[in-house]
Amino acid sequence: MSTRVRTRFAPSPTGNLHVGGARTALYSWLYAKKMGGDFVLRIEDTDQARSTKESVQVVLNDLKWLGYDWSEGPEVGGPLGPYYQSERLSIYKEHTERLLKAKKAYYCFCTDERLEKMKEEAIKAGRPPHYDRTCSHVSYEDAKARLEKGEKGAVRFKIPSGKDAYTFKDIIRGEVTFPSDMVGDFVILRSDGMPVYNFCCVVDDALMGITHVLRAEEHLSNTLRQMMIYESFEYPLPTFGHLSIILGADKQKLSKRHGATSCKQYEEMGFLPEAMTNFLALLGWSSPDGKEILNKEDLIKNFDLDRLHGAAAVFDEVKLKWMNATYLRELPHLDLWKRVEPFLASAGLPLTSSLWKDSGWQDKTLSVFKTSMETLKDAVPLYQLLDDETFKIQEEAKEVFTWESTKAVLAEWKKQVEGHTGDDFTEADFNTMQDAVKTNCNVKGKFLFMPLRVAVIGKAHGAELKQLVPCMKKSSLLRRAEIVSKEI
RNA sequence: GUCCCUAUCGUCUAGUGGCCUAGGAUGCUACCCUUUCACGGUAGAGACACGGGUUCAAAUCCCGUUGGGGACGCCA
Repeated sequence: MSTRVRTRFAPSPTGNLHVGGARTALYSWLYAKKMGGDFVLRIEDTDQARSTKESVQVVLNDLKWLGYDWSEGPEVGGPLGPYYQSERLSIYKEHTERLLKAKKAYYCFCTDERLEKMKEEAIKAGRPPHYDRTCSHVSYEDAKARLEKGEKGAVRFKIPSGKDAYTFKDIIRGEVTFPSDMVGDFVILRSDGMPVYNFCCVVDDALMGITHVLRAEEHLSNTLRQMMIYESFEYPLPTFGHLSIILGADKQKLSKRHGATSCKQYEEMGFLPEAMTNFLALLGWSSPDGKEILNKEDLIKNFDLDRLHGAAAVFDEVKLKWMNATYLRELPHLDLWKRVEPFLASAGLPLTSSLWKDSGWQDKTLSVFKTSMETLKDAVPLYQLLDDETFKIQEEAKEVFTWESTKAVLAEWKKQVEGHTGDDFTEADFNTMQDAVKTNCNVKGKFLFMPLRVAVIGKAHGAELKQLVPCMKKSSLLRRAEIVSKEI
């Protein structure tokens, strides 16, 4: 019987969820789903200086927004908790003691100053900047005595001398070998009693029964240290997969100076979590059938570790926009409206008016506007066109006022609107009115429809009038017709 | 400096020795649809980083160079 697949995502709560982190979470989540296994969320908050409660919440919210639900972790609990490293201190302490007693680790009382100086000298001399083992001879008993007296000490892991090199098989990179002397005796427990990443990570992954560790490439060389720790506890090694880095347009690691890097920012820009997920999935993975638009079910069905790509990928926002647009258009209007609403609200549009609250109107306007939207936020300038309060004639439209026929066209249009019975217009109503203007003023082509569009939305270009006019009330059209006729 | 990873159209990628005259997607260009804009449709331009091997045959395997990235923390 093969063991149940257990993957995990272990963010450190030091800010928003980075898109690279989101992709790592996605792949881990997908693989667990695909294999019918568990996806565990663990919060790596041992860096007290940088971890915050707020960040935990932000990261949790980002994961929820993306829809990567975890079967064990914060909020849901689980049998192998706690899932915050800051609550697992006694576990790490016990493990540290075990290593200390087995002489696989030792207390180090060197000062920061000494360490710093040593490192500088080593670099200057061209030696690897490793710890010189000054304290490795301090016995366990002596160390405890010094600690009793209030001295501060950190615990260092003693690099085993038995092996020249460590080799493991990475899912993405194949066989990877590191020479043992690549690292020096490294700290596993800080002098303030807090354990360090490489140590907690191993202890937790082992104790939580994690079978597959997918993580960013920057952890690849950490694997050496972690293998040594696994070995010292005789814990079985999980399967590792080191994902490539996500780059900005300049091929440098994606960072703040590239603009948006966090999920939250993309959410605020009006991207859909569905599109984000699909896009991220394709950044380093491809579907065997070559399809690119894949919803979560498709992704789960097609996902496989052996199709992960090892080279770094540039985050192309242009393609993300295209993908977002295709998801946007597929959304049922009722759903799309709900998503667009917060953006319209923060732009101060009259969402509470009886017209804008009408679901029939929402449906009608969305079918007009959605083909010109790439993001949810793109709805704002579009819907602004329908808001009487902010109606204005745009600069690009003023050319129509230089045309000789425009004056008559606008006057006739106003007359047609005035003469219309009832508050609303159908497409047929509009066609009749437009035909009347056309024959009465003897104009056609752009000399007809451009001035009309200006009279309706203040722009010379945009959606079809026969679609736009039925979205508007007579009073609104009248008011606009008056404003426009004053221009001439 | 040492160690490790990586290299196909601008970008994301397919490709696991012959099916490659290198496929798809996006972006770009043109045309069609359209009384504008967008959507949609069709077509086009566009890549195996370089140099050596191995082989009857290399984008694919090996070595080197170059470029990019990462690690060498009491950060994760």
